[in-house]
Amino acid sequence: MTTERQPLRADARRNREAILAAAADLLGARGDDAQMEEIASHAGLGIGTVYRHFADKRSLVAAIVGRRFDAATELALAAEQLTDPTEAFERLLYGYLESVEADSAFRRALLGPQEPRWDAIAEQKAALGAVVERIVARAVEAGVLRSDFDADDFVLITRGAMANMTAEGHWRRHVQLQLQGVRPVPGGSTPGP
Amino acid sequence: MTTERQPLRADARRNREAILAAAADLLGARGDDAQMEEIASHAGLGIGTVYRHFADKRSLVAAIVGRRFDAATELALAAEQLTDPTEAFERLLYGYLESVEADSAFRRALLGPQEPRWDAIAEQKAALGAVVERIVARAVEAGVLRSDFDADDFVLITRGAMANMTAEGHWRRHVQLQLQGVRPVPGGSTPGP
DNA sequence: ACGGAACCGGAATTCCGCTTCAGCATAACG
DNA sequence: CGTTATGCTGAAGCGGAATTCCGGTTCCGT
Repeated sequence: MTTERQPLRADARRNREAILAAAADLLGARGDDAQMEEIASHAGLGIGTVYRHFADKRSLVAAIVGRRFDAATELALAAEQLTDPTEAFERLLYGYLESVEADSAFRRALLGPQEPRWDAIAEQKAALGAVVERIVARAVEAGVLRSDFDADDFVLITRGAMANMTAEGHWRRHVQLQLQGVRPVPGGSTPGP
Repeated sequence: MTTERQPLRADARRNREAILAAAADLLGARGDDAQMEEIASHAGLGIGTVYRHFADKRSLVAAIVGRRFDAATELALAAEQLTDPTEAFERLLYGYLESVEADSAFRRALLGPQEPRWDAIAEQKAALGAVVERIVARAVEAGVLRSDFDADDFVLITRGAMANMTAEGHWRRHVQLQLQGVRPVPGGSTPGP
């Protein structure tokens, strides 16, 4: 029940896109300080139109997050096609983080003070989660990730990286270090406590 | 120029403490949603009194951050006394993160949307930075941290951990993985690109 | 136990951003 | 073209939180 269904009028669809773009832009740059009216005019529309498409500000933010999730899912699906499990995993990890780096509205929404309206984008989130799980599992089985690594760890790494997206490419260092700790332990199968 | 100087009246000092405590409490629990009036009454005082002590909300938040920096500096200084460089580093890292875990107002301020009023607490920050640098340097020299590790990496790790302070002790996993990647490379001195 | 400087209280003021809604415009379809 | 369901507008309404202000109160030194 993600709403929609029943084709929007052509102009309406176009406007919806414009709003999303403007919102991602402004919310990304100034966070919640960006106000609805600004977003509207930045999209060349009236406030009323924004509210015709999104019930309130939070829903607008949720839509942006959903967007990125969809894109990420597509990326993940593509990565899954790669034959080498290591490449699949790294393509997913870096591809995701690179796209996230360019979308500060998304980052703000995830790291920010108030949680997004998860209920509005539960599906998208779940879809992404499923693919990530598969890719991670394959990498573990192939022995390129320590045996106790799971999808939650993927989230752990990406959240950490997102928190370190301050200066240009700062996060890569973070991920590098993290990946080191994620390799299978040379000795046996059960890593230390 | 951190202001103050010239002893406050006994009751004023007491009230200042109460405000800080209440603020750390409420801002930690509900973030910026906590309002000044709430903080005041939670401290058993009037709003006017809060404003007598802190110019505005941001200054109040800055004071809380400064607090934690001071405490961390003290902790770091104590850790520095340890003879074993490894122990010193780990005491600092875990001690800091544990205290931060208990202070969500601090976390929110650092990770949150709007930067704190750094100018108001530049000194405290610098003081902490200096000690951290020394401890890190000693650990590197002792060969327990990879040669290119520096204080910025310490920040990298702690930021990442803070971003992962969602469920109880979640962050420990993050730090564990991170520490793995921070060990000196077995082979030589210059880690890969 | 007095005087006044330092403090405190909290209603009133101000400011500001989200949201609504009645009236006008336009795409879609015959 | 005419009709009509869809969309669009933006000024006005609201609510709510930060900050101000000043009469009343409390410490402290003498």
